[in-house]
Amino acid sequence: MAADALSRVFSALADPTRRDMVARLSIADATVNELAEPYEVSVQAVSKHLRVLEDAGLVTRTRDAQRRPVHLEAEVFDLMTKWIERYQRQAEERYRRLDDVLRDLPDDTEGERE
Amino acid sequence: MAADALSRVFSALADPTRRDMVARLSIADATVNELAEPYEVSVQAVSKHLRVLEDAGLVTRTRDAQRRPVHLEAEVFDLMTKWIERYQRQAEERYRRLDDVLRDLPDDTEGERE
DNA sequence: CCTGTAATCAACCGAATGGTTGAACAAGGG
DNA sequence: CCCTTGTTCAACCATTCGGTTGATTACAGG
Repeated sequence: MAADALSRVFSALADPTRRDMVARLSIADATVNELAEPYEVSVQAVSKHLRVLEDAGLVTRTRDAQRRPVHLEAEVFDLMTKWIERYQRQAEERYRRLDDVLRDLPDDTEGERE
Repeated sequence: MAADALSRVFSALADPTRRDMVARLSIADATVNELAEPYEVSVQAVSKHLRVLEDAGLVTRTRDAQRRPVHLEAEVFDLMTKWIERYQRQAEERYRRLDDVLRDLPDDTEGERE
């Protein structure tokens, strides 16, 4: 698990169950048992999922008696959106430039490639 | 690989090599060999990575003689950003509401926990 | 103090992942 | 027509992943 931060976040969200947990945690904090309740898997499995989310920095766990309420840390999303938007923008810009190039092409180069 | 589309995209981008390929493809299309050149892994490994990106809908491959130029399909990013932004927004809003609640609390209920 | 409850740890299992090497296939170019 | 180039397929291997069950730890409360 020595992966970089970005890999950990993407990887953590690559699982539907974990995404669903994130979705629910965006509404309210919850304990492990509360989180586990709707799923068919064991509470241990949910605990493991939470560990993955925690390692990715997406959630934090505090202590309240026996309970360990899980809290969503939404700032980590920024890491992803920054990365995505960068290449999204770059690809769009490139596409725009390609349009310009095609528009400025002399007529005899019709269907050269694609 | 019967995972849902969102899982496939997140999973595909959870690998640093694949993210780097996406980054490079945002500049220009490239062939498999061109893509493989900077990495220490075999060209077969890169081909496998491309398959993952293709299954996620992040790239398409056309044919140009023996070459198979790879092209980035940036629209798929939207799928992710939509998902992220939704819960990012929800978490922020929840945080804002929490602030309101705390501000309006009577003084004697200090650390009750929700 | 002892019991019940919440959660994690530990060991294990099967499937998926990322890598390898070697063979096969596809398409041009001499 | 054959050979070279570009790419993929196939089989294999080690590691990781998501899940299980059973044991263990950490508190709270009667």
